[in-house]
Amino acid sequence: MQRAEPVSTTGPGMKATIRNVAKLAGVAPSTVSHYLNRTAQLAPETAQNVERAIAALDYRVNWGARSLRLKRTHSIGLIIPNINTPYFGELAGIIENVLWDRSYQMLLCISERDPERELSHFATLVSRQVDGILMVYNQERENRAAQTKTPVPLVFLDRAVTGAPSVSSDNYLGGKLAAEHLISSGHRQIALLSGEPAIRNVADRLAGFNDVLARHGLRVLPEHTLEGLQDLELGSRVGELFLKRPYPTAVFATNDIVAISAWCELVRRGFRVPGDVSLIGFDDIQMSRFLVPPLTTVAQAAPRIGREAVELLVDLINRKDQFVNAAPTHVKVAPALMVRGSVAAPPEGGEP
Amino acid sequence: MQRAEPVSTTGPGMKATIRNVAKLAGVAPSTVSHYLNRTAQLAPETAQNVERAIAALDYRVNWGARSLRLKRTHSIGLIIPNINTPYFGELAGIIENVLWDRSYQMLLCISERDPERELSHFATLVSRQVDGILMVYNQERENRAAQTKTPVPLVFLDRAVTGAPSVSSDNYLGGKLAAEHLISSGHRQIALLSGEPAIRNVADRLAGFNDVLARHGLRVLPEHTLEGLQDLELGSRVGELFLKRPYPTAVFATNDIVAISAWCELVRRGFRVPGDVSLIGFDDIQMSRFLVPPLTTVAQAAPRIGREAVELLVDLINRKDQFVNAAPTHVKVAPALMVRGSVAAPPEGGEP
DNA sequence: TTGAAAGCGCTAACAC
DNA sequence: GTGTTAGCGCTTTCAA
Repeated sequence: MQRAEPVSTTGPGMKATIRNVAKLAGVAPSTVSHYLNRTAQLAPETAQNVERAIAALDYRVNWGARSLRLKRTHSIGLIIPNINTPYFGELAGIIENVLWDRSYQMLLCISERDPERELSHFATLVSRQVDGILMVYNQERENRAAQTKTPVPLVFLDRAVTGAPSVSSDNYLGGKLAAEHLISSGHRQIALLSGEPAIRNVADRLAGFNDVLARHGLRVLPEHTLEGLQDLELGSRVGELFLKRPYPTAVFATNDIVAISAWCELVRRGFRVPGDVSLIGFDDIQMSRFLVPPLTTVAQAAPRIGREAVELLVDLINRKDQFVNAAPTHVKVAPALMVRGSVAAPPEGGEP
Repeated sequence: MQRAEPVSTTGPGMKATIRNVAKLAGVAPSTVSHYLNRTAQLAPETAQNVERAIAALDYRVNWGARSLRLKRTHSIGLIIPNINTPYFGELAGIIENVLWDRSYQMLLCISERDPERELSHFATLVSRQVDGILMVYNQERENRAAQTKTPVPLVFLDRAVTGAPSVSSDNYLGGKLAAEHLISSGHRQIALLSGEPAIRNVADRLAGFNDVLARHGLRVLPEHTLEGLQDLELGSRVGELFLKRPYPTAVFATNDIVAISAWCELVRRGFRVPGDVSLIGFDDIQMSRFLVPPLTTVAQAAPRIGREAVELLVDLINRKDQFVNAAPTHVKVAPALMVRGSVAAPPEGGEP
């Protein structure tokens, strides 16, 4: 039992609940509810009274209570590895915008690539009754993906996951675009700054890249390949590609961050880009446009990915029949080559 | 009245509510609640039964319902102008992390610098019963700040706002640091890439900067001043500072984004940084470290700002006495000069 | 140690 | 058009 609150039950000190608004307006709570939700037409005078009461109490609906009743919170959860990786940050921004248009609220969760944390966030979101979840899945090897029971509509972002709907770039195509551009620019000795090939996205980019090379009778030499986490550190190891001749004349980095840090390191070592070495990245993060010259890269269409993902999720949410039964949709968004300044013909008289 | 759901009332198909868990375990709902919240010690056997029932139904508490009872959602709202401005993105990431430690959930709202949208987000957050709000206030002239009634604990971030608690950088000090560094490096002809002076943060940085200059008998010439929105476009206008001699030998940009875009433009025009022109920024965004040479800048301690803000907010939330009465706390975090590669002595024999 | 019951603020039958 | 009422899923007195 609740103890009685020592609050005046009729003054402006009364709590702003629908019940009190009703009392103050001299109507029933349901009438107020109807007014708020435009679910019935009130007599003008009644409406007036309700309006006044609402204003007097500075009343706002309690979304928590409404959600409990309606079983819809009109909120969705977004789980991403982190927010400072520009690509994810941009994605998050876009998604917030699309959700705003549809008047959904976004719970942002950052996993820091920690599977435990990711799982915990997921559970919390479910517990909070979000209407759906958007998620950049962290598990490199997908083991867990299949097991994921989804008590809530779920769309995977950025990486395709078997058995669940997803929206991602066509990474294979992206890899092809990079290779074609390098080859048509005249490069034959091409090096690779690769992420971990166990990661599906990386693998796809590599596959597309290598397939095109192979078709031209080319391949990347083992000593021209560096693998690692796709971060700044990997790029800064670019020097290892230039230990012995023949030097590569172009480098494909599987993301822009790596490309940019490689670029810095190359400049530090006296190489000019693209004069001595050409460089092509992947993602098209904002920063890429501000290098001098700007970075040639394969653009993932973040805006389209974000928008499609939200739309897919909202469809799932509104679907009357159980989403569980539907065959999962996989949306693949085509990336685009952004020809800018970091790729040129290989140097004339051999290498620097 | 609810219509009866055609769901078995006892099989594993029953809905995962505390009531059903109780039924399945042969106990009362309150007992399950006690078990969940460790608010009473259950007999071992009872506990077993409850556990089993929970597992059988895959039960998870409904946070919405709990919040309604408890009148605390354990969630907070963060409103920022956008997420792609690196400084705000970093702040958001830090805040999410601190909130994670305290097991709060974060609703992220982006205002896109639109006051209407900001207000709307604010109202929604209140309606959703967040326990508190963290907000980078958008109004340049603070008019609205005083009016803001806060039905919920509120801490302003990044910009101080009179009459409400806030956490921000000591921008005046930051301006001083920049000026001192430039002067001690030998510069006398200094130019300014200024944000709009109506913005308090900008004004403070400028004040600190100009005060130090004045103390040294220096000032920034009108033709060496460019004002505008603090974005890429402003930086790209840097050429306008070099229309007639004497050229400035150093440029202070009131944020890093502007500094970096100015840098690009300078390089494009054949100036070397810092050989011909020195450049100093403000913020210390991630990208600054990856230029060649890296950008000298005044670092805002984003991690400290984020952490302090969350702590202040949580204190406010937990305060038993009404937060409204407390004199608002203003936390000022001291920025730090990051001496890196973009400031050098002015060129010897005059200007380029 | 456990249970009965009230009620958080809201919506939606249904009756008038 | 408007009111009555039950109930969303949970916690919490209070009594047993």
